[in-house]
Amino acid sequence: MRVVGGPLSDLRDAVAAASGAVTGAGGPRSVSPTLERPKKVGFGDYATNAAMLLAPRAGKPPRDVAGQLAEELEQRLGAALERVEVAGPGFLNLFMSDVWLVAALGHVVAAGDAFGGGTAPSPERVNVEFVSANPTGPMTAAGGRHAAYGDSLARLLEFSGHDVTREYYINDIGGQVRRLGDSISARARGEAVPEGGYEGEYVRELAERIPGAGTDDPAVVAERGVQLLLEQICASMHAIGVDFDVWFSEASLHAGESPAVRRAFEELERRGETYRSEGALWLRTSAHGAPKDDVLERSTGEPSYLASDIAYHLDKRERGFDRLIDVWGADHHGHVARMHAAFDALGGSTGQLELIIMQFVNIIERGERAQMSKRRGDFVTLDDLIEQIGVDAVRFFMLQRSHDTTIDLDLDLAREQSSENPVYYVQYAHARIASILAKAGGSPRVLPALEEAAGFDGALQPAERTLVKKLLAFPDEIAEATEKRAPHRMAVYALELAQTFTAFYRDCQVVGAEGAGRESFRLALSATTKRTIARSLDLLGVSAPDKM
RNA sequence: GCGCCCGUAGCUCAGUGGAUAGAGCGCUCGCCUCCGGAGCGAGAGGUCGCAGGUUCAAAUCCUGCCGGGCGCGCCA
Repeated sequence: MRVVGGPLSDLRDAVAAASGAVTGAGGPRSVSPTLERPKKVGFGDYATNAAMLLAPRAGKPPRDVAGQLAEELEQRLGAALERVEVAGPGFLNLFMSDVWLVAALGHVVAAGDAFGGGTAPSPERVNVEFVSANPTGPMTAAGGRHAAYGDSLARLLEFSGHDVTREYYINDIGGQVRRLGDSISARARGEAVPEGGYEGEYVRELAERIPGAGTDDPAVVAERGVQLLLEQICASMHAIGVDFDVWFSEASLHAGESPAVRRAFEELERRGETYRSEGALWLRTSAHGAPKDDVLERSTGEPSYLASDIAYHLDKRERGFDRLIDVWGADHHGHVARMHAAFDALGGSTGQLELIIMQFVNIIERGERAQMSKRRGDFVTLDDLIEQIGVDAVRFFMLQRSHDTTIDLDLDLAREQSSENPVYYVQYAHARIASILAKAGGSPRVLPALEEAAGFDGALQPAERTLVKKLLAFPDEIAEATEKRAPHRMAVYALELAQTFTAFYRDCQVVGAEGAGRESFRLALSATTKRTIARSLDLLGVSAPDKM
């Protein structure tokens, strides 16, 4: 991902312009040269593969094209460039001057708290629906992954400039809710729960908390049970730092004078997307890419789950969102094609609806996979997990992994390693910087240092150069994490930034550094690093304490 | 049978077209008069599941196979 504006963007423009000059008219628009930070120090500060991409078009060997590009770049970049080398099959390795790096840090300083933010090309109103676990039991540990992911994605979108609504869809009607009511009623009477009911201990507790649970209509008992569980779920979400803007009731789609589900049916009928067969109302989802048609209304007259979902998405669209993002569990992926097809049948524009599938969390305890069956009451709750390893560790752990890989969480290992969790390393670096800045004299000393830093003209140490470059990468990292819906990239970046700072701290004395302007430069470098770590952690929903 | 996700170090996982594939944990060795040792340095550890193919270049893209997870309902 590329962010427009800033030192890296200028560099990219220079490479593009040089490419255009070498290949003549047409320019490099159709090719997309990389500008990456090579792994090896000897390969320069940045490297580009432009010459290798242009070689076929230029009809010359890559290294010849690279040579021409190098000359162009030297002219265009002037003092910013120390030197440029042609390497390997045709890479161009750019060695930037200290002047360029100092100016680059000046850019980071000037950007302030907004550094890396507001880069969305066109701001949108985005609805992110996530977790949406059935209110038939407490929030499980796996729900924590959904919560951390959805919320972090929302934070990234917001920071990028979008207007985000966090939403939780409550499946508060249907068979599962009925079974919950029956289970509570049975427990209240001291009986075993019915076949297929909920056996967890929490059902007994609900039975005690609901007056008349044993005698009242199970439907009413179920409603009360759902209400109590939702309060509990809401509290668990709050505990992990997630506060939803909207709690959307599925039942509400079926209520009122003109229920949303009815209106959705009418809209689909009007569009000729439905038909009757075998006593049921069907939707032509197969005409929109789904494997087969699906039932909207059962032959019993009851609307299907899909019917609710269609009405729900229609409602979201009517609320004026430009983009709908649903985060679903892996067990729902069979529903994806169906939902896309249905949305299409409703006339939704392609790409407006994104369905993201989260893979599972396996909880390993005493070397065995815990079963995590809500129905049997056999699962680890999110509250337990938070109590055992803490909110920051839970969020960081859940967000370190890509959403489309199954993760194994070994509880015993997590407990043992909780003090060695990478999140503490990142937080420690942040606290350490806070301590350094305080020792230097706090803001009365740091604020002027931020001003002076851009005027520093001393020679930079390798660790200083590396740290500046790591900071410069931040806006691209955010854009990448946001656009790829991959908040785990932020976790990886935060860890790398902390490591880079720690190396700088080891090699470079900050407070009392000798040489004109050296201390100011390093204070500015430290202060901007602190800010960037704090921002990275904030985007993950993890705290950045000044003291630990 | 069909579809989706995954297979990378002992373990948990990054890396999805670039140069000699990385991190954390674990293991071995070294470092506590020095801005916070919750730290630092060095080291061992890899057929990137297997086999073909595309490409100047493949862990990354294509095809097939193997292994694991999930799904394929007038359940939600």
